[in-house]
Amino acid sequence: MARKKQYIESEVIDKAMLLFWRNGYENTSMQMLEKEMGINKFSIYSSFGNKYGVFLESLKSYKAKTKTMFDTFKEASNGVEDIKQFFYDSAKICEQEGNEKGCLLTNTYNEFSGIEDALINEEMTSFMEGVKNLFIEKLKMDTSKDEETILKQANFLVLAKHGLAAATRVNTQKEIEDYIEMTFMNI
Amino acid sequence: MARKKQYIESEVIDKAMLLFWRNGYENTSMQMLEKEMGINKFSIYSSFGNKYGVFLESLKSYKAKTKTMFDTFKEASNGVEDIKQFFYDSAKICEQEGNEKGCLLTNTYNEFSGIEDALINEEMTSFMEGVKNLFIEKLKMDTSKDEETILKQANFLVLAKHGLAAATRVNTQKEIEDYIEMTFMNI
DNA sequence: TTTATTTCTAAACAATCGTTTAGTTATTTG
DNA sequence: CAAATAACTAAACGATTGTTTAGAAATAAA
Repeated sequence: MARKKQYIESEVIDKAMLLFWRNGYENTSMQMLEKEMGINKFSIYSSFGNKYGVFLESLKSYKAKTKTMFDTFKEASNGVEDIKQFFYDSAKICEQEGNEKGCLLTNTYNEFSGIEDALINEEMTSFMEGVKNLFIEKLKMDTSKDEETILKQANFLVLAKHGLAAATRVNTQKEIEDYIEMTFMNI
Repeated sequence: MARKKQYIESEVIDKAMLLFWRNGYENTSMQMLEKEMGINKFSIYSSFGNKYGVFLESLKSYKAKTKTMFDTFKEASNGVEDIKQFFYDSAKICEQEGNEKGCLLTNTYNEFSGIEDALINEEMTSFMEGVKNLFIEKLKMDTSKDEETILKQANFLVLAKHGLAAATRVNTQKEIEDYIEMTFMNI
């Protein structure tokens, strides 16, 4: 029929994702995306519609990158220990070569928290609720805990996870470890 | 000599501060500042130099707003209990009428974390270190604690404070209370 | 009241933002 | 090979960004 694409969409999105991860949505321009993705603006628009589309795809790419870790967490059956391991695994992602500091989803949650954006808001709350429900599920494995305690602890852990995301941007590995250990001291 | 200013700088900065608090630095435009501050762009520039200058003054204004709370905390002498009270007081600020959700300093810390900005970076790290040192000071009031434990707990509390700032934006008062109580369970 | 000085209004500034488009190049298919 | 089609390049789009400026309005001091 005609000419072939000279790039692979999933590959260029991966590069865009790293840029959004590092700079956030607003502080990433089309010019920067063009350069980092290695393709022309035309190609970006024809593939992803607009900047917002690139961002949504980047979020998907980020989720895919962390999916393995999430699946391991989901399938685990050691209760609180699994949650702690999930915290450690989350922190480990930032240490891996080629990755940025912090958590793209937490960053996005922060950046868009004051903004009315239906899609992002739904994406974020559904993600956060998903995490919370997983926490609840694991906490329930300890049958000695009552419902109220479980909900309290789940809320606490969601917010602690938020703190962890902040920590992975500036704190040392030792400090992060200390933080995780202290978080789970009385859970 | 000549004409008088028709506005009070501290008053218009207060309004600018609320805008930055709500939207962050990048998502606040000069147009929005003009409208919210109630004065012309010329006046803004003649009073504060540029947008960045308005922001720096806004940060000062925010610190002034929270100074009373900080002073109370500094002068307290009940150790960990004072830190807990500081957490509760921090959360209370967001409930006060006319104030925004979350913490402007934490928001700024988040927004500028990936950006090289000498002034803001110094402002933020010095603030964070100040908080941490206060935590250490209060923790040391319990003489049974060794140095290592104190540093660990101080680090933990700084990150927990970060989580609290996130909480004040979306969580209910009950959830925030639970979070604080759980944070101090084993400190 | 006049003069000097400052603040005000409002328009324009260059630069950058996200986005679109016209025209060229490449590749598949008949 | 020729025709059709899709992807490329690169320039321009209008809108908005932060910033500046020219001129009118106001007020203090002479």
